[in-house]
Amino acid sequence: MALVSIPSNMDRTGREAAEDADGGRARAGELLGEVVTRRLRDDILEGRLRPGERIRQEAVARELGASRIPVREALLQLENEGLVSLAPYSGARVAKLDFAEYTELYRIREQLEPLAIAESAPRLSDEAIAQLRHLMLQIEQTRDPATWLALDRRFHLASYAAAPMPRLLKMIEGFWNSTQQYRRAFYAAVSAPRDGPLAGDQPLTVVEHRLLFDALERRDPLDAEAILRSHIRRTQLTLAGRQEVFDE
Amino acid sequence: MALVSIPSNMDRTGREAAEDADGGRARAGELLGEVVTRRLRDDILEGRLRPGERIRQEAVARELGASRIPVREALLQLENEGLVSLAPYSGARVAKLDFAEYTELYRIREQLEPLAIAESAPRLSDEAIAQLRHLMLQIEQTRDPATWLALDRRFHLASYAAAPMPRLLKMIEGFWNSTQQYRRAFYAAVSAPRDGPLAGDQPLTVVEHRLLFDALERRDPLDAEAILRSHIRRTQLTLAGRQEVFDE
DNA sequence: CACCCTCGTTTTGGATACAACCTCCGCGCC
DNA sequence: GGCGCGGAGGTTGTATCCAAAACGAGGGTG
Repeated sequence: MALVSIPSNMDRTGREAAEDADGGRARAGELLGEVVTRRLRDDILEGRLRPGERIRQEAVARELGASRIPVREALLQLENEGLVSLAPYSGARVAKLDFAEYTELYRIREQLEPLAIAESAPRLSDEAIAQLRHLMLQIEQTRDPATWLALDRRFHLASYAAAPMPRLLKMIEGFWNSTQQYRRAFYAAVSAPRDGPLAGDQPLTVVEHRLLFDALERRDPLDAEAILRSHIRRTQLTLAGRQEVFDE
Repeated sequence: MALVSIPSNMDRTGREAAEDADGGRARAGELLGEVVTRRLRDDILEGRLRPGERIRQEAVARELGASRIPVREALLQLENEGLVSLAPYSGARVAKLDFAEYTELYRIREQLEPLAIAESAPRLSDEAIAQLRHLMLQIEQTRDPATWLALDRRFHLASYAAAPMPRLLKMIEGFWNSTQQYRRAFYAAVSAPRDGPLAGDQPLTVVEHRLLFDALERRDPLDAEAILRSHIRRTQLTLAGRQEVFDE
């Protein structure tokens, strides 16, 4: 019952830029509720809190040395991000998507992420391209499922980051977070042993990433958009094919 | 400084189904924070609270006979809906979109609402069609800007309602809420006097609604999708053409 | 043996009280 | 006259405390 990870700085799987660096300690002039939010969000995304698991306000508060007020704020925030579901007087649970909700989210992603990449591609700096290339190569050499997951996420989000649409980018990040549990379950189920070959849909993903990167390097919005749309659709179908990921 | 409307049941412009009927009083077993949320949201959407106006927790709490705790809950909720912007220790203000954010939201709507109507069209019940026809006819006969706005909103949201994608529908409603201030300003600026002819883009909108309704009556997803996409795009351009709506 | 009702415990929702921080107005300085 | 600054007042953030509702164990009943 690892409610909130104590220090647990994780392995961090080679994140150099560290977009979301410190998940635990308070930043300067930051509200307590935001600290709690980040902590709980990380715990959910990293799988330390399982879907359906109950989150007790008092326990979280004690563990962080705060009162329940900031915890409630954090839970509200996370509910709006779709990571937690609240029921009045009944408490908070880590959100759990059923198959229909999962499909819905992918349909939405299929509309929004192509838009994001089309707006981003022509605006990518040379540094951003270099960073994307680096991430792509790292992904191809990774065997560990958790690392693969983290890098894949960073690759895609970085490919959208130049789009001048902050609200869209926030929404997309939220979708990645909400569906993370299934990607984790999927890669945990299919991935091969250390030093083995890539498994599951990883070989196909590698090819798609290569194509996507090529389009991005050319700053070609139409091409990138088309490849990405097909990539998202194929990924959705692949996960959906693994029914065991959805029941438990 | 009408912070929160006292009783003010509004004119309600002939809402029979009353989806969001009671904006003020508490429903059975409802959390206080949700009451506050609905109240503030209505105040913002109906224009009683102006964009940029400050919202003081204490004032809202006193006016509703509650403490500040539920008010804070409501403000967080509304921030996530994009209707309020919060700054730590500095307070809450009614959110105000600049032109770039406004454009961004329309780009997103242009992707999501066609998806929603394509999923909804084949699933519309005969009753829903009848309701849509009724709304369409009401819109054509309305001259009052506020009524036009409310009916137009109901018409479009009703046309999506049969889509089995609850999260998508919630998002779309949020976009309508966020951009409401500009639609209001636009129709307030262009609309003709009582008993005059339709003004501004209203004649074109009437034609588009007729085409859209025809496609919906046939339950034709592709046709509805195409018409809606063009309708959204034209609306965005029309509003953007009226620069005076954006500066003040 | 399964189901339902009851009552105590636990947990959440909300109010009050206190501490941290910002806002804003007036003053001094350039 | 405009700009920066500092303190008083006010607003927000958080902790503590009380009320209300859900959860669960235990016993009774069909």
